[in-house]
Amino acid sequence: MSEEVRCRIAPSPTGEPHVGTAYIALFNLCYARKYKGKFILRIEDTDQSRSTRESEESIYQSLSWLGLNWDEGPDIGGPFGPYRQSERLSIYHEQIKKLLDSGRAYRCFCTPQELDTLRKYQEQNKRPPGYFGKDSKCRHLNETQIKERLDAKIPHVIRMAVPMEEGKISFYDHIRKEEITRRLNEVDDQIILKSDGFPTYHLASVVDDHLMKITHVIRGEEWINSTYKHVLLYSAFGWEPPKFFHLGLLRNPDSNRTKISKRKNPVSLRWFRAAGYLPQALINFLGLMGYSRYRDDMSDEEKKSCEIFSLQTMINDFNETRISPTGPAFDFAKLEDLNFSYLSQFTDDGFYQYLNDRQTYLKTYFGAYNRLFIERYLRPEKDVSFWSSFLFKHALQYKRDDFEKAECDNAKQGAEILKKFKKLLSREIETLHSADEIKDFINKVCGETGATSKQLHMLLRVAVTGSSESLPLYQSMALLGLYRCLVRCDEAASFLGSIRE
RNA sequence: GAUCCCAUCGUCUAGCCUGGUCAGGACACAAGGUUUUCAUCCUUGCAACACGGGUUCAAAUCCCGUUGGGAUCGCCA
Repeated sequence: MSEEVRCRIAPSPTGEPHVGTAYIALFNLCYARKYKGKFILRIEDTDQSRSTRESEESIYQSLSWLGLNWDEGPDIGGPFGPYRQSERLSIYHEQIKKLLDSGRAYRCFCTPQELDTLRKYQEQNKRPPGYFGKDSKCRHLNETQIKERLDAKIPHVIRMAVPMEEGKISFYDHIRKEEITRRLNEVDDQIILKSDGFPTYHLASVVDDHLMKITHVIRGEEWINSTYKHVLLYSAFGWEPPKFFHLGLLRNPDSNRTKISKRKNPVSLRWFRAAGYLPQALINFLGLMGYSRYRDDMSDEEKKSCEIFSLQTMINDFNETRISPTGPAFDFAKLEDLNFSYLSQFTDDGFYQYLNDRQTYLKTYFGAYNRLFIERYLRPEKDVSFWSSFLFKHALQYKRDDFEKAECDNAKQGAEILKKFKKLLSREIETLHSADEIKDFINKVCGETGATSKQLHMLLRVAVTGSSESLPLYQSMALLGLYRCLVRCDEAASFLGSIRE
């Protein structure tokens, strides 16, 4: 008798709901639905300082918007709850006691400072970093020593005790279709319970996946190097591990191809919605990443239409053996094309409804702050979408005429100024939190860039908004996000650099 | 730096497991056509097996190495 397939998406409610979460959720949902199993949403809010209820709420909204509906979760309950990790603390404590008793975990009283020193020492001596081997002081504490420290109420964490014998640890990855192996003595004694009594991801996910009877863990490949630890934990508990699938990471579309990040690209699902992307287009697009429905044995008709598909279609013929391990670049042009093709299928009513939904969402996404300065610029011929379009374009189309309003000696000088500004900004970027601070910063560094105030402001205006006609510069920069401003300075500089005088 | 992962057009990918087709499709781009401009739409074009060894009659496909890229090394997930 085969057991029921159970997959999960387990986001942590910190910050904006991430497009990568939707990507992973999509494949989990497809797998679960294909095998008539369950798709579970679990909230991993074990980081007390960063988790918020607002963020959790926007995860629900964003996934629902995409049609990625879950069968069990904190909001709707289910037979294996609670589904919010902060409400499962007693469960983790109960489980960790077993590990402590069996010697598969131990208390560690090292302070963050001590660990810092250890790290530096390891770095200097070219030793692999981590709390293990000879460096794991607390592992060798005897009963009396532990009791002393406990009685003295010294804060401590609990670490897993990785077996110290020679050997290897490995697990089977169902996407690579291969064993992935590592030497045991390279795996460090990971903290599994923090000093605040909350578990870390490693413990919580293993315990929950087991108790919630998760059968298939489909997640990003960033987890591969932690999976050894998870496998070790399963074996310490005497539990059967689930099957592992590690998907390639979505990449920034630039030449570096690092994993997709808000510093370079929009990644918030709320952003995609406010920008006017349709849920069916985004789902379709994500379903094309690392996966293809195209097969050589399809009829010509099927081949032609196989790249445009609904979530239901993807589920119906989903085949996990066709997932590729490569990390795909996020290509906005393709998304744009898909979005248009869905948009053009709309009836008039549907289209107006879409416009309405978009305006409404724009309003809630940016709130009163946005309206405050947009309304001053309202003109019949240039409405909100005209003034805010710079926020919703992935790449701007620069025009030479706009930059000429900066009255630089030549394009090359403009490029140099932007490059210098970018360098200065990236140095202080973390210290700037508001439009006012950005204003002060720009005025402060203006001289260092070799530009007049007027030159720098106009160059920045065009670089950031794509036009010499825009909303107030400082607010625009704050709204777009300074990291994306850096990217735009680069793009504008290279545009200017390519101009022949 | 150490470890692990990955590698077909600019991008997403099919083909790889089970060696033998002009390496196929989509997006982007370019050209032409339709159209009241633009866009849509139609046609055509451009464009890839990272490199080097091996195995074989035959390698994108199997093996090894090199190079390149990425991820991980947190009391974050």
